[in-house]
Amino acid sequence: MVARTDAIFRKLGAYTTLGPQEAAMLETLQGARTFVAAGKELIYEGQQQHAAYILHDGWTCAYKRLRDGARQIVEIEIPGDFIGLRSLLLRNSDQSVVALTNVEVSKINTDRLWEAFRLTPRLIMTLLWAASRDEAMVTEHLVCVGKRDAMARTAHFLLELGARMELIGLGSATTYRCPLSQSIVADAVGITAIHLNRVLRHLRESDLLLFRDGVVTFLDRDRLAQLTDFDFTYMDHLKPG
Amino acid sequence: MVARTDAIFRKLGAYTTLGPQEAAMLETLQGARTFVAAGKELIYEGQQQHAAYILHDGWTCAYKRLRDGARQIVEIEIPGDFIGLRSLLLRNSDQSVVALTNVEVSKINTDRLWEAFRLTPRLIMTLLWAASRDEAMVTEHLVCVGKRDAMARTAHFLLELGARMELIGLGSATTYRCPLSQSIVADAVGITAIHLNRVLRHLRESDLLLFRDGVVTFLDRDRLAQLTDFDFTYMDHLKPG
DNA sequence: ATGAAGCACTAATTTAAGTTAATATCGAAT
DNA sequence: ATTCGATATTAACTTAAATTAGTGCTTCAT
Repeated sequence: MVARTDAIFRKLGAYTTLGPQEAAMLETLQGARTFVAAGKELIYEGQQQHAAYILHDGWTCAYKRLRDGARQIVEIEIPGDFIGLRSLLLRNSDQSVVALTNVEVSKINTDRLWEAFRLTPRLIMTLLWAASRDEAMVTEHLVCVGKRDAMARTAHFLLELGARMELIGLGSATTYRCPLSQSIVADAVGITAIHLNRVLRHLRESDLLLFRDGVVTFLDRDRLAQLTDFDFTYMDHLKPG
Repeated sequence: MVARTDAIFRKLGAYTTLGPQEAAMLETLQGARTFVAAGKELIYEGQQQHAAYILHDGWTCAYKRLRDGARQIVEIEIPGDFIGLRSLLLRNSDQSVVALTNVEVSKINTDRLWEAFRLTPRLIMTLLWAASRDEAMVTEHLVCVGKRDAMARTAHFLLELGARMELIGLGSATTYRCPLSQSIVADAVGITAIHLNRVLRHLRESDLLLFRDGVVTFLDRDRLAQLTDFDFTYMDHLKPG
């Protein structure tokens, strides 16, 4: 039995309270916890078998690669997040997932998922809600990349990550540990690593935020939010209906 | 009883065959068909009630607006598509949907949805699959906007729309009717309308495609696909698992 | 200890896209 | 008829970001 302080419970519990039956089902849905080294692929684009995981510790990212080698990072997963939930429904996975740090995951047992569909529909609804919420973040990400300049995108990206880290108890309003390299962040916000570096310098020199030694520190979160149109209640809007 | 040539059946039927029971349930899930005039909002961001529709005729788009008035179009819906399926699960809708032409829609009856959950789980799985497929397109859209230049984005966008139109029997390999204004396309691919106009001219002068008088014509689809990394089998990858 | 590799950082230059400004066309409304 | 608004179009100019070309700093393996 896993403690209810586990990130997945923190994440789901922020919106709905799972009954003991549902919590138990969530446990049985998972295989044994395994460790995966940084750099290893958990899911690759075009993969035939359906694999989905719950991320317990460490960070991963989902990305797509273009023929010319360029890579767009679609989302970053932090503890408590699901990995590859969507690929359960599609024939092939449409994106790759790689471990950005050493991670601890548990595989979702697909067979029992259909059983859960019958026995604990409320749990399934909660999972669907979590998937919807993640998709809403991808949409927000698209808006960012499509309509904001490099600085706003970067700040928005780091603010959102901070809000998510805070939600699972791994960050405060002013700081959180962020193991991403500048080139990962650049591929996520859709600019070059070199330009990201300039942007970070600009943010630093404007006393807005610091990103150094794997730590993000917000110096003026209000001004940042203003600057980037970030809505701190936006996570709340995504509560279950 | 609606003919099986309806776009929604064409869309779902391209991947799975609905049994008579499931088809009947799909019918009862829908309210009466209604007409909505071009320019009317079907769903607005922050809306409290959950509304979802099936689009039978005409085009709509889902978009988000920034404080500065800029608008990012997240996806275009054509006949046979669902509208606002995700907002059924979240407390507030996270995006707006507007009719781009006069449209015909039917509202999805939420109450019966839970009934359908029990009685025709396979239909629900099909709907979830359709939702996943749409989300995969949003992801593809994000990659496009994040990592491709204006010409590749534009061509990719028009190729994808063409493939979707062909799928529901409203287009051929070389041409389809497209009622979008240049400024709508620009907001979708994340460039200014003026720059889109330049890009379209360039595509025209390169004998790649024409977009005139509400009609898109591909002059050299192979070269376009090559140029934009478009994968014609990509829709197939999204079949149900 | 010593390269090699990866990451962070900077400056100079080029290019793609945005901005401003203006004209043309068409249909709808008065 | 003609004024208005939306859409499409083009050119001139500006700006943001990419590209190219480096430097310095760790860490890690030999």
